Amino acid sequence: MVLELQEKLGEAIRALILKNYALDLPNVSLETPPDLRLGEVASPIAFELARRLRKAPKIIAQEIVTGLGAVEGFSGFEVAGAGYINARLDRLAAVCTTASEENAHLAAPGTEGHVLVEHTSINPNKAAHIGHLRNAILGDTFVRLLRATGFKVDVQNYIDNTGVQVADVVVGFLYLESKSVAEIRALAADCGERAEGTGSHTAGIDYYCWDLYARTSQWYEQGTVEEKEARKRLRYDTLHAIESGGNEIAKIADLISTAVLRRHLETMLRLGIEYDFLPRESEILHLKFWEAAREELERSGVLYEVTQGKNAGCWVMKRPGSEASAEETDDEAKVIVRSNGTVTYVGKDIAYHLWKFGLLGRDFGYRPFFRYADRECWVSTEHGEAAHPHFGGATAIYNVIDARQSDPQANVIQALRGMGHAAAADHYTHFSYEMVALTPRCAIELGYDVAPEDRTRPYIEVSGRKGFGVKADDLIDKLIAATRAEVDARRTGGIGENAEAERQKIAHQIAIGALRYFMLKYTRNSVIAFDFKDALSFEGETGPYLQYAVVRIRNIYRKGGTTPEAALAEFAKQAGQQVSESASQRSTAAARDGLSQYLSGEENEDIWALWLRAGRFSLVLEQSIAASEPAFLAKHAFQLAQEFNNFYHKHHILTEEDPQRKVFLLATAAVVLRELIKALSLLGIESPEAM
RNA sequence: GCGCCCGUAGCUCAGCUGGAUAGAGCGACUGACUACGAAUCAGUAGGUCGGGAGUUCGAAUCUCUCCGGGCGCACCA
Repeated sequence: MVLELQEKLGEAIRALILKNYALDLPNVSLETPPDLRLGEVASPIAFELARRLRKAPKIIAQEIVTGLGAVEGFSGFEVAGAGYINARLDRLAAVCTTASEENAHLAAPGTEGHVLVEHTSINPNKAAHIGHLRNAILGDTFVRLLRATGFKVDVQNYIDNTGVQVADVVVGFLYLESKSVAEIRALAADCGERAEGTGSHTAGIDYYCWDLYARTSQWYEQGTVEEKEARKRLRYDTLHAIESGGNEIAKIADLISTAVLRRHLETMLRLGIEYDFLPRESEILHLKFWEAAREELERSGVLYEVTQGKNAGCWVMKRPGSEASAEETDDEAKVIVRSNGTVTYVGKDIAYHLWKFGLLGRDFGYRPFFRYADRECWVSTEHGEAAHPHFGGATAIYNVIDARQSDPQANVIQALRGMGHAAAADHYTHFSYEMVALTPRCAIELGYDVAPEDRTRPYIEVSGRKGFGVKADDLIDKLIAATRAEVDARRTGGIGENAEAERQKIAHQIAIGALRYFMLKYTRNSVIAFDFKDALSFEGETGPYLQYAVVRIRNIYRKGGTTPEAALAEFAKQAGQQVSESASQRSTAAARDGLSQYLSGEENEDIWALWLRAGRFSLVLEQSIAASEPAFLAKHAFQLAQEFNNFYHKHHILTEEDPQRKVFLLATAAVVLRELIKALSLLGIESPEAM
């Protein structure tokens, strides 16, 4: 509602400026006044024009206000302050529009293309931790936002199943623990049996590997010089065996990484996060993606051989920004192919991204891997099934990868651009975010040894290699236990036969709501210093606060013996009468009667503010996507809930004596309920029936 | 050394393309449950927006510089 009106006003002002001053402004800046008493939309455009027109802002503003005349949806314009143009909405019309806008979404500008979002991408050699949760929740939420605006989105979770991290765990199993293949197989299989959430989440192979990985990493550092050398050799021999494939070591690695991957998918499913496709590095290697990419890289001159200097014998590419600055020497260039002929990570990534945009000329094989309630998640394979969905060939991609990887990401973009794929490079977004770290207090609480110099730091980086961090399932379990205790204390969900199941379900919904909101309330480039106190809080700006507002509204209708739908229908009937009356008696002061009176006056200002906030949804959604910032929507939902709670205390709906006003108040709550549920579902937060 | 990010109330963070008296939550203190359940609400205290300079009618927001903190800059993935 607000978005459409703003666009309309901007267009009207722009046309007027073109007509009056012969100036064509690309966009007219519009903002929200600090106080509702000043109006709902404001423009400081007169200040911008003052210089070019050599005229006082106030005079320009006055000329614009006079020239604007009537604009549909607005009740008037005025000049305020030193030259602001303040616009007042036609409140009754705005309320009627908002009430009837069941699914007011954006007219999706890019529905013709298809978007690919890559997120989660956890190395399959250990349990997921809180940093991975931030990644997955940000990515999943962004996917929901894109889909809500009409984009076709594929969700990919890239699996690096051939890297050193996997090799390290294999080394751990074989040489540190001397486990047989059968034993490893048994451990992996055990994990599958718990898949339905019946068993503990904390006894799986991912947890086992968490510790093993940390121990193996330590093992490499210990022993005599000769031992260290031997262990290092073991490590790289294992890695090479895994990369080549078709041998016993590679089979073991695949067994482990696949089992851990399943655990990750289960963990993420607890948060309502699903994937469409899991491209794996093993297939990128075996299907020779790199070889295909290399040809084009060489042909376009992006990749070239170095014959002298420290990179002699390597094939390299220029780093981003180097062409603008002074001559970059080959010593500073990015190595893509090592002197021993093997390709680096960035090289494989370039090939993979050519595939993402449909520019590689090769494809994966596909087979189903993980079953969701209503669809299948596919995985890459060398020889796949004949019938499979089509992935890749996207027109725009978003890579949810933490900020530490911005350099390698920039390299890939640089390569795409160098190969002449400008459109692809332009639609390649590194959706970066800062890490989740632990506060020193939290680390000590968890029993880790914290160095004295680290104790005074604001936060400490988590590390899988050191086994230092909070595991995702541990946090989720802790949250569920805390919400369950709260639910039991409040006797939520009744005392009937289904009480137990009901309470467990509600506790789960609240726990996930708390977690997702916690990860989404911070903007992307803010480091989250994790602390259980904050994460386990259910008061103030938290998921449960938002869910509680929803439950409160639902209770109003339950107690009142009606439904939100009925309230809105009743309201529409009244509003319809209002509109037709005022249309037929335009000259009379009909607006003083009926609904309009509930929208004016000091004591009703909060109600109008609530409707206005509810009507801002599409505007916020647009900003949220444009900035790739889910936090904007999270903040919007919180503010809506906060304003509702305020309204709830001030106006008691069910005891309202004026029947027409009661209908209006019920409709107000119904619109807030609709908007809250909508926003929460985009944040991946469920709206419980009771709390 | 080079690059990116951050520095706003005691703590954790918002602040949209520069705009009208700088906002939340937590914590502290005062109050409000026989009305739609208080996982709530109202109120009070608390800020030289890291320092300085510049651009501008106007700067938390843009530029430069300095200070402080974080993260990247491998023939590791």
